[in-house]
Order: sequence, then C-alpha cells, then structure tokens
Amino acid sequence: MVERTYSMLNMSSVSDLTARARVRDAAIDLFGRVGFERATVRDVAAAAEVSPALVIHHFSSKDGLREACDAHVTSLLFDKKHDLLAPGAAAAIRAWLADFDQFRPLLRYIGRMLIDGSEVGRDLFAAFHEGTRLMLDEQAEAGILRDLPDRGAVAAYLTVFGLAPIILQEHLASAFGVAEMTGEVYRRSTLPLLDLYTNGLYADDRFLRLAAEAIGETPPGTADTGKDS
Amino acid sequence: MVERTYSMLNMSSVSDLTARARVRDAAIDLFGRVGFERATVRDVAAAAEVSPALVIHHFSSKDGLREACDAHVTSLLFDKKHDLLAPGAAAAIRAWLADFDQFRPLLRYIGRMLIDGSEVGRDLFAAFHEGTRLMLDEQAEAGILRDLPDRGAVAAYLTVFGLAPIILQEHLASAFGVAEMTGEVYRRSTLPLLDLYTNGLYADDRFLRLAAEAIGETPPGTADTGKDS
DNA sequence: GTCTATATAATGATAGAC
DNA sequence: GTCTATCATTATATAGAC
Repeated sequence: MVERTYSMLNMSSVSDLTARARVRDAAIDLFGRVGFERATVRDVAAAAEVSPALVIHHFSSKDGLREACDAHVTSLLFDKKHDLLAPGAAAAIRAWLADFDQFRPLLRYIGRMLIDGSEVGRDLFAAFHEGTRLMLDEQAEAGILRDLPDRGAVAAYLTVFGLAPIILQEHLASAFGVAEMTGEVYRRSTLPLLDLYTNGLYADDRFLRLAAEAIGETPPGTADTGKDS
Repeated sequence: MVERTYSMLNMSSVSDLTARARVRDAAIDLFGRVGFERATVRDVAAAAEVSPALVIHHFSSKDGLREACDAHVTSLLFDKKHDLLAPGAAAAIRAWLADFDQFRPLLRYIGRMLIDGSEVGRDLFAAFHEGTRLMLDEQAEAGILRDLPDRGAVAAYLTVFGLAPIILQEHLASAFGVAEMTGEVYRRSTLPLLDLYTNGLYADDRFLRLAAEAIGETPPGTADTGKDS
C-alpha cells in the first residue's frame, strides 16, 4: 500500500499525468524507498497502476527507467526556479521546508543516487562539492570565514555533512524521536547547527592542542578566538 | 578478481581458516563492496573458492549468511579490545588508522548496515547515538563543552556527521583527490575537523543572528565567545 | 564437509492482440 | 498506448553422491 503524493515530482497538477510520467514518478518513489535492485518492474507497474509490459514499452528496460528517473530528478534539482546549490539559496531552502513532505520522495531518491556507486551519484556529489567550495571561497573573500587550517578538507567534509542528513534521514528522525523527518524538525535543527558552525562545540581548545601534538603539527591560530585554555 | 585481505575480519593468522569462516569473510567483503542484493551466493562462493552449495550448507540461506556477517561484524565492533564506541577511544582509533586498509572491508560493511534499512542498522545507529550522547553529557559535566542551544539535537547531528564519512567514503576520497580513503587522509583530516568543532567556521555570528531572526528565536548566547559582529 | 547436478521461483523482457 | 500471455535468464535452494 504505497501512498502516492507525486505532485512535486511532475510539477503539474495532481492527476492529469501521462502513464509514462506516472510510471516514472512511481519509480522515483519506489527506488527511493527501497533502492533500485529491491524494487521490481512489477512493483513499479503496480504502484503506477499499469502493466509491467507498459513500463518496458516506455523505457525499454529497467535500466532505461532508472536513467529516466535520474535525468528527471537531476533536472528538478538543477532547476533555476528552486536552485538549492546556488549560494544564497536560503529562500529556496525555506520554501522546501515549508511543504517538506512534498519533496521527501525526491530527497530519498537523491540519497539513493549518492550511495549506489553509480556515475550519476559521483557527478551529483561532485556538483555539491563544487558548490560548497565556491561558497567557502566567496565567504573567505568577503571576510566572513575564519582562517581555516585546510579549506579544501573542510569543504570536503562540509559537503559530506550536508548530504548525510538526506542519506541517514530515517536514523536522524529516530534520534529526534519522530517517525520521519519533517520540515519542522529541520527548522528546529537550524539554530543548533549554525551555532555549531559559528561557535564550535568546545569551551576551550584542549582537544585541538592534544590532537595537534599527537600528529606533530602546530595547532592552527587560536589566539584571536578567545578559546585558549 | 577480488583481492583477499581478510586477516582483520577473522582476527587470526591469514590462511588457516575453516571454509565457513572464509565464506563469511568473503561475504562481508562482497556485501560491503556492492551491497547485499547485488552480491549473489555464487559470487560469494567464487570469492571464497568453494561451491555455492557449500555456502548454503553452512548458512542455510543467503539471509542466514547475512545474519552471520552482521553478528560477526557487530561482535568485532563491540569487542572490548578495540572499542571504538567508548569515550576516550582515541588510542583505539589511532591504532585503526595505523593499518587502515586492514579495516576497510569492515568499515564498508558497517556503512551498508547503516543504509539498507535493516533492524541491525537501526540498532547500530542507536548504539552510536547513545555513545555520542553520553560523551557530550560527560564533557558538559567536565566543563569542556560550550553551552549548546540544544544538546540533544547536536548529539543527533554529530552522530550522523561521524558516520557519514564511512558511508560516503568513496565520494570523500574523490573530494580529496585520492582513489580511496586511507589512514593518512583521515589523519590529515583530524586537525581541520577538530578546528571546526573547536572554533567553528565563521568569523562572526551574522549567519546565526540572521537565522535566529528568520525563525523568530533569540540567538544562543554569543557574548562570551568574542564573535559578535 | 564438500561437491555436481538439478529443481524451483522470481524477474526482466518479448510477442502479439486490441 | 495498453494489455495478456509467455519466454528466457538468473538466482536461491535442494538432492544426493563422495
């Protein structure tokens, strides 16, 4: 019993879809839920309320269906109308949070893309990584960023940290004591996360010094942050 | 042609394994590499250089094999001898980093456990989450931790952030320009990450204030961090 | 314990009618 | 465009010899 709330996936009104589009959206939903290999052509067909043969008729093969899903999700993601990759995407992100459940299937699919070892997954990660690097460079130039010991490394980890809540949605939700992530939970996360990224976690730099000693490097400049111990 | 470096998985000398143990270790390696559904019993059998029938003979079913792998990996992970979950696990972690490629199959398998929607994956995440919460509580009591706006939320995200590099190993490596993550790359990550967790990212709290306003909450106390704008 | 040979089930894909 | 019926392939699992 799969509920169908695909209005976001096709970006048009709810039920006037061609069968092809319905199959594609059902596939995005199912692939996102259980993964590409666990979802069968029959499952997709059943969810879209068509015959298995029609699925193949429209997409040639299961792999063709997957490619169509990848292309559709990618195009939605890079759509200028709600570009989440652009710097200063706060407004777009807020819009997403506003009706989050509309985008959940899309996010789940993106999470799958990132973990299934595919070329599209690599490209997608690379795009996010590039976006993060550009953002850090701009912020550094604007003097917003602290002097980081290794901006490249930080960009890599920030990208990973940014995508992780998508991939680990289910676990994150359980950590918050809810059945699934909602826009509300993400909204409640904003302040603690920005606080972390602004003020850090620790009251002093003992861990930093300890690690620096252990590794045999000098700790990055901390004299101007008021965190010396 | 899968290389076999399972010495870590069985914790005994290299090649004097029972066929059962060899099959189990080959399965951990393969399941970790390509995932449970993409790896066939035949593949596992070939990697362990036994017949497919023997795999079933020892583990009853493919799912039985998986359960044996889960159990073995879990027992290794919670082994007191190198407990990575305990607070103050720095020494154990350093040991892991020292010969990292030995543990790579294990880490890959753990990553799969966390993303395949299984009960063991939920339990494993819960264990890490609990460990993180305890650590934060202890650090708070010891006065090491800053006053966080929402310690529970931070614990949840720190758990996710801590596990994400395992799950996104491949992408993280590519962001560092290497083919696969090594202990050396992780070691180079230590300082930038601890710097992030100690001093944060931003030179001032403009983002934090902005977000607080947008959400309609008062920003957490920043007067004592020297980061007012 | 380990194998070869085979049964059984599920899945992707095709043929052809409407 | 859409269906029913079916094929071909692959995968898990079993039977039984050694």
